[in-house]
Amino acid sequence: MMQDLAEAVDGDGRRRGGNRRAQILDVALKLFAQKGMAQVTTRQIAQEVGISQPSLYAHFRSADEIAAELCVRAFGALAEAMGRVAVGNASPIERLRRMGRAYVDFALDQPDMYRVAFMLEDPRGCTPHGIETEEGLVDPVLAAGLQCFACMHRVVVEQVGSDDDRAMILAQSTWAHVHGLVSLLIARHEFPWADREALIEEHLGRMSF
Amino acid sequence: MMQDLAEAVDGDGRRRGGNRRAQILDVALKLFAQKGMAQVTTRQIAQEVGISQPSLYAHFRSADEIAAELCVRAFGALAEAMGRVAVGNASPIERLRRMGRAYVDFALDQPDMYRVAFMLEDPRGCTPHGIETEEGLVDPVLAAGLQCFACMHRVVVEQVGSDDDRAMILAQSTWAHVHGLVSLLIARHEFPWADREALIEEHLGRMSF
DNA sequence: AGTGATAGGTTATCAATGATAGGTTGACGG
DNA sequence: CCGTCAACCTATCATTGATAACCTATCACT
Repeated sequence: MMQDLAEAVDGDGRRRGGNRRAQILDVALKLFAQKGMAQVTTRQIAQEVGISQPSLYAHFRSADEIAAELCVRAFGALAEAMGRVAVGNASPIERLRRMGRAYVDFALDQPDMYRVAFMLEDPRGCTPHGIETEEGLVDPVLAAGLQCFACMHRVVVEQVGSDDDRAMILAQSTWAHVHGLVSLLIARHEFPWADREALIEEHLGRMSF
Repeated sequence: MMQDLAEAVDGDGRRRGGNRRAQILDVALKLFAQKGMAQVTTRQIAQEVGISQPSLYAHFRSADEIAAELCVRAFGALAEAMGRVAVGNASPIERLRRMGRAYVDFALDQPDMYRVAFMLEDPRGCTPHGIETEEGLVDPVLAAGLQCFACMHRVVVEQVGSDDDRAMILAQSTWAHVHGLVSLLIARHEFPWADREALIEEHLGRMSF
């Protein structure tokens, strides 16, 4: 009695293909999306996975580490979504716009994933992978975030035509611009927003410099 | 034994002037700022106040309600900060800029207050003041947020010269623009940001339309 | 003065949560 | 056959938010 909710286990309770770690992350993300991050407990995750609650700690050192790992994942997914539309030979301004649109769509399609990535209290409270973040060592969460930001920075550099301090400032400002809208739309969905599509389009239209 | 940390109590343990509710909120805000919201427990708040933990529930129905009340307070404080610089006979564009600056300064000076107001998971989980939010009744948290936004909306209306759907969209977009920067600066303080002041000035300089 | 209501406080106690300790099982290389 | 190791289990903690039941000072009112 315990594997009643597991999706597919071998006769002895072992899982078939992928490792448990990934499965736990999948389940956690699903539950976060269903019930909101604060309402999900380790016992719920364990039950949905089909293992006992303490078994989670064989794969993650703490509950926060699960969130941190999801954070890394989310950054990767967002970077990929932005990278998809950044290719091609459209003008820099057009690619910047498409990237902004991809960013907004990603965030609004998967608000909990976005929340995990950008709106967590302190996602570095527990570093994933057991990597001790000493001086000089890279924090995986920060690394993923940097890689994600690099996508946007690249396009901005192409548009302003220089890769200097000002380009960096413009890239960070642009990121903040887009993030501001989606984070408010996600965190304040009860607010009497104007027509969402018109708002997004107007907002993205003000990205150029 | 219990009032050892209380700041000033009468001989019998009763507090002098202001009511406990306000004192609890003060203490909670201070602790939130000190240790981060997630790390503060009701027992810590109670001890710092000088009462027992269950006594908190004589003033608030739940721990979330404390956060929600702080949320209302934060909105009020932000609205006041913006209102202070919105007066005078400067040009609308200048007042908009000043308001943006006041917004940024408020958020960065009191990051935890800003966090409570804008970055909470669901501040309406428990409505303050015991007001049941039925159909037609106003949610105090939302009301405070609306009042806060109204400050910014007013200035935007003055600048675009009309009070219609487009003005509303521009006001919301402008709000999102400013919020984006401060929320990222607050939530991602480990990120390798460009020079903060230069970034803020550049960002605010892109507010006009 | 006596009396009931009320606000604010207390201790004792719960159920639920994240986390740990210690034992069991099954696969695998020698 | 045996040691090792990963993965899992049950039992158990300390802590957390929350409730129950009871005490006590203040105050309006007869």
